[in-house]
Amino acid sequence: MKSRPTILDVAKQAGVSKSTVSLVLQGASSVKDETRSSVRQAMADIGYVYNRSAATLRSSTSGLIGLVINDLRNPFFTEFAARFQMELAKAGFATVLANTDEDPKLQSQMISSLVEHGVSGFIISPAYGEEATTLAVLDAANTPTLQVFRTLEREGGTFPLLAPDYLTGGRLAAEHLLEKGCKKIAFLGGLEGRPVTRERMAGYLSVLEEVGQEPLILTGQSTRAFGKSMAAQMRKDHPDVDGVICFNDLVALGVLAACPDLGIKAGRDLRVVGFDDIEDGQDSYPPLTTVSSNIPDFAASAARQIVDWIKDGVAPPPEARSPVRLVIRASSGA
Amino acid sequence: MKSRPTILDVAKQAGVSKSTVSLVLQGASSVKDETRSSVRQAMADIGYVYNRSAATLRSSTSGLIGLVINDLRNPFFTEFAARFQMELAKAGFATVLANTDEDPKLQSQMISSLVEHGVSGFIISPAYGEEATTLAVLDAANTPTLQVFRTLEREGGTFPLLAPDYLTGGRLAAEHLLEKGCKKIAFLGGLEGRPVTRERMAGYLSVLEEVGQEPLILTGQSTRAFGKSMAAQMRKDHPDVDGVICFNDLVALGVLAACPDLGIKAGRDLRVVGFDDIEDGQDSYPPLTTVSSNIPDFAASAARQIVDWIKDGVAPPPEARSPVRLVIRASSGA
DNA sequence: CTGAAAGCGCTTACAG
DNA sequence: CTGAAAGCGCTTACAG
Repeated sequence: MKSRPTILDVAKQAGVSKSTVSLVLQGASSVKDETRSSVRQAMADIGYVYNRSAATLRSSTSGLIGLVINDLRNPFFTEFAARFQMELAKAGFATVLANTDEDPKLQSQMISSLVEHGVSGFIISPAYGEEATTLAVLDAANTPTLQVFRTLEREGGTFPLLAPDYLTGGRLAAEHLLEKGCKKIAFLGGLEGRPVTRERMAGYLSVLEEVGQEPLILTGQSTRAFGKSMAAQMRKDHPDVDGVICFNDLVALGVLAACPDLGIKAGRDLRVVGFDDIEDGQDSYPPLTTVSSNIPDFAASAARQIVDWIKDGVAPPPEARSPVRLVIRASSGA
Repeated sequence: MKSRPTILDVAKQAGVSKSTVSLVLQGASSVKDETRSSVRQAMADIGYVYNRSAATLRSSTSGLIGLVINDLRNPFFTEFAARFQMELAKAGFATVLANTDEDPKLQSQMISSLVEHGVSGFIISPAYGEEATTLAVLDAANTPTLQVFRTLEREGGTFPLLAPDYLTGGRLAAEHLLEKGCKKIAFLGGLEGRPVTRERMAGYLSVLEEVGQEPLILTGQSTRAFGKSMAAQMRKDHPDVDGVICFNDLVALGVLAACPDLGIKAGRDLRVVGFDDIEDGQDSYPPLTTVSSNIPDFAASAARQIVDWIKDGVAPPPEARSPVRLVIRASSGA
């Protein structure tokens, strides 16, 4: 197989100049319909494939978007990534993936690599740590950059953030458990001090304060394993807890998995609410009540925002919050 | 911010010719150390960023690898994708992601887009259906293409396949359940007729035949939801089943989730084995016995193979099988 | 509506 | 070990 045909070959085949071929490629309306179709036919005949590298070099827009995710193995992020990529594909953009695994060093390295590839924009759910470096690399890229879920803060402003309304989510969860009659509600998981933890916790705290119930906070990892081990420990140290709001669904699923061995009937002795509404929560035992941030809509909205920003050059607002809702299932009592 | 500096600017700054700068960029050993470091210094000083589009155009090698996955939301594939991407990053390649969601139309469309971006190679876990179209697009790309987990078959040969040794996995699972004393072992899930289903089932079938036990096969979707509903139905239609080998961990986790409501004690009344060893299986109740294909090693091996193929031009063997092992946890009886 | 020419930022032989 | 020149395949003004 020889090297691929170029627009010159197409032009020759179609009997037009290469400019005309280029115009057809870009869908310019100035080309006569007849010419257009004969050019398209020529392309098909000789098996022409568009060479984006050449186009990128000349026009300095790559059609590539960098998706930087702090933990791709967390199903919440996976669902987001999968949806986001498919939305972008619809808009004609390809997604270059970088999983940073919560490692800020890897993060700035991978972002640099994406910049070299000339990505036209970034969507980033950042890993924390070494904020200055990461932000500097992104600054230098000088390209539309939208943060999702998490934000790297700095004085003088950072990149726009799109995130679910976690505060309201925390409120909804707490109010729901109160309605169910819980007398002692704990908040479980989430790394101490992180903005996301603070937000999810804030709704819970304000509701508890309103009714005069004492909060109980047990921060930590956001994994199933943590939920599982903390369920046991909570049973021992705080046997009066009858409701728990978990930082995310993974922690909640860990709690549910621990219940049988602890002799706890989840949904009755202990009412459990999670955050995120990952798909697994529908099929756990019992099915998980959770604060949904509607990942499909969220991903579509993120895709729309970055594409618009790239095309129109107008940045989204510094911070936007998407609506959340409580999805009630058996884990909080039928 | 003006346009980025180019190697010409670097050359001027360092007082050398641009060829020399290019040589430094490529790590050529022919450049004097002193020259090299002054060039590097110049790059840092003026904030030079390598433009890969230009390099790609000239050298026709992009450093991009297309990762095409049939179902990214399945944690098994997610874990693979995450590991694979990170391995590739180590080798200096970026990963362009395409989730086809089992849709062959989307698949050929996305592959075409990746070809336009000039990916240097493909890793594909293909969606089934319209094999001819997909294979034709990949043929035309004329670039190293490695299939993983699944294969699109065709007369006259297809692209090389790298997959775990599912047949042995099925044997191991069946032998284990027999040792545990199971009298009636079912195989649950997996789409009828698919090569992967056939392979995973084949080991089970041969072991059962050896001991003269009658097989019971209930194929279907490979989801938690399927496992959950089938557990109930199996209870009704085949109450004598005391062991079940599930097509994958998702099905197995669905079965486990259904057990409490059915009054079944998993690991005692019903011994359950899955396939894949996804992380969730460690924290289910009870923890899941499963056939592990060692995703981290598998991903590293896939990355190595495609990178070698790209660099040396030598294709891997038509089919390679990676080792599997049985990870025994409580779901098959402690 | 279409053509001829220049140029995007690199790499690649080829001299020296 | 380093320099001058050509060229990768497009897009972009600019004429006509």
